[in-house]
Amino acid sequence: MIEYSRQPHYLVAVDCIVFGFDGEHLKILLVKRGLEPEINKWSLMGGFVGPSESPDDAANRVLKKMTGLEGVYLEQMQIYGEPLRDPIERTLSVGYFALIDIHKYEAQLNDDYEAEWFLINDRPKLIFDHNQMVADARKKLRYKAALHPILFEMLPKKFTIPQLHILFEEVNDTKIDTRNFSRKITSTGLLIKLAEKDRTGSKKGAFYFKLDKKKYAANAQAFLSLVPNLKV
Amino acid sequence: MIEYSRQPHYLVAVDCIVFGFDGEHLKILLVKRGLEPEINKWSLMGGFVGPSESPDDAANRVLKKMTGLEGVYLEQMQIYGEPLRDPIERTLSVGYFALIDIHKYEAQLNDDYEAEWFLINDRPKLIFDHNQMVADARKKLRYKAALHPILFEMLPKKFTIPQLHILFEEVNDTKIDTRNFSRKITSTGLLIKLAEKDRTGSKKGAFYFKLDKKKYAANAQAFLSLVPNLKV
DNA sequence: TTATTAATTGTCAAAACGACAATTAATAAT
DNA sequence: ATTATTAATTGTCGTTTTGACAATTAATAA
Repeated sequence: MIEYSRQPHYLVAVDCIVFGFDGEHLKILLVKRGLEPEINKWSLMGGFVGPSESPDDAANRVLKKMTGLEGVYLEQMQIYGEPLRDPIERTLSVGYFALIDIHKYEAQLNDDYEAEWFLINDRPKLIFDHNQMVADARKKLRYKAALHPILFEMLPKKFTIPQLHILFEEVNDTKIDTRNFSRKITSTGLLIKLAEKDRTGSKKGAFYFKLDKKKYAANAQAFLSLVPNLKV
Repeated sequence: MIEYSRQPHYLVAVDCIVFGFDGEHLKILLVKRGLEPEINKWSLMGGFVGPSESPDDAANRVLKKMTGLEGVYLEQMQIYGEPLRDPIERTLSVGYFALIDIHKYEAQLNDDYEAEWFLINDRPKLIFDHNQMVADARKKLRYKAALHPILFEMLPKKFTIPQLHILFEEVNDTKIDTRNFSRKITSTGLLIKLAEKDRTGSKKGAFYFKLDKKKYAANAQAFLSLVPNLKV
């Protein structure tokens, strides 16, 4: 029987940066770690890759378990593999970022897993290299969102342009002219205007829109220019 | 002593898609696999991640060994981790793509490792999921090169705009107007015109340019628009 | 009825884009 | 020596996109 003799074997894990949007600010979902070392410290949600699943499978499983959600937007970021990143035993971790509608998140799971949403700019220190992972995820989210219509994934089915506008400003940490933004986002042809209005935020009210899913699917890989004066 | 009890351990490897440009066509460097299974079949250059190196380290080590080159442009692509992708034993592989100046490649290594350059569009079938990796690498190269000035990495220090032009057409598999291309690429401010001309290709000769390394470093993360009518 | 507020639509000059033409600098042919 | 040829380079110009900023609109509150 053939084998790869005497090559070292390692643990392989996944860690997920889960982004959500509460209508005002960008947030991430953190959990209190349930095993030693660093038990009860804040960390990303993660887990080991099982023997019959791919890393992508593992990330989806972890997300399902800890948020109750399936089929969420999930993107592989990069592998974290410094030899000493885990003090117990060498573990390589595949970093993912996920975009979820914060309102779909099942809040009772907060208790089960001691999970909690934190403002991206006001979060606790995390274990291991998880702080770096969050920084990388934020950068990658910004990069991707500047060119591709993915931020919709963090909004409810029906949303208004002002909501979207705030989300874009949050993600890019910049001010965007409301007038130009509204024209630019509608000109993508990705939005379908609904008859209903959201009147909670203003007197005039803002029209609800929904995604044109066909066009969204077709444009998921297209390059758009969604952020003005784009520089890194 | 703490340990992660009874979690499965796996082999972790790296595989590199090495791109080069011979002045006319995009090429990749393949090697004949030196171990069972699938010994003597064409494959990507790769190797296992050693106990005291990160995957990035491993990829650089493999590249150094098989091409003689150090400090080449190397970008992590994604992890390939289907449970059965390697028939012998579960192995996860981190895919990288590398851009090298084909003329710097030390050809004597061809013999040592049975390596060979192939046209990207006319290459042998590869082992395992390496065909998929090549397809992914090509897509990612195209994506990245449309927005960032990285193709210079495949050209010699001194190069002409027509050379660059052909390279862009090759990578994007499209025709680009020479006149617009030349203006666009010079308007980036990344090129320094040299006094010397390359007279091999034409009667008039084409001026050599070199990279403005300072501006290149500053713009490595910037968004440019280098490919006209960009659609995916 | 009017003031107020936020959403939406308008305006416009500057810049970028891209289709296409003309000129230039060399060599090869006559 | 002159001319034809070839590829590199620079020019032209209408169209589209961008982004700064103004005006209008639809509702509620005073």
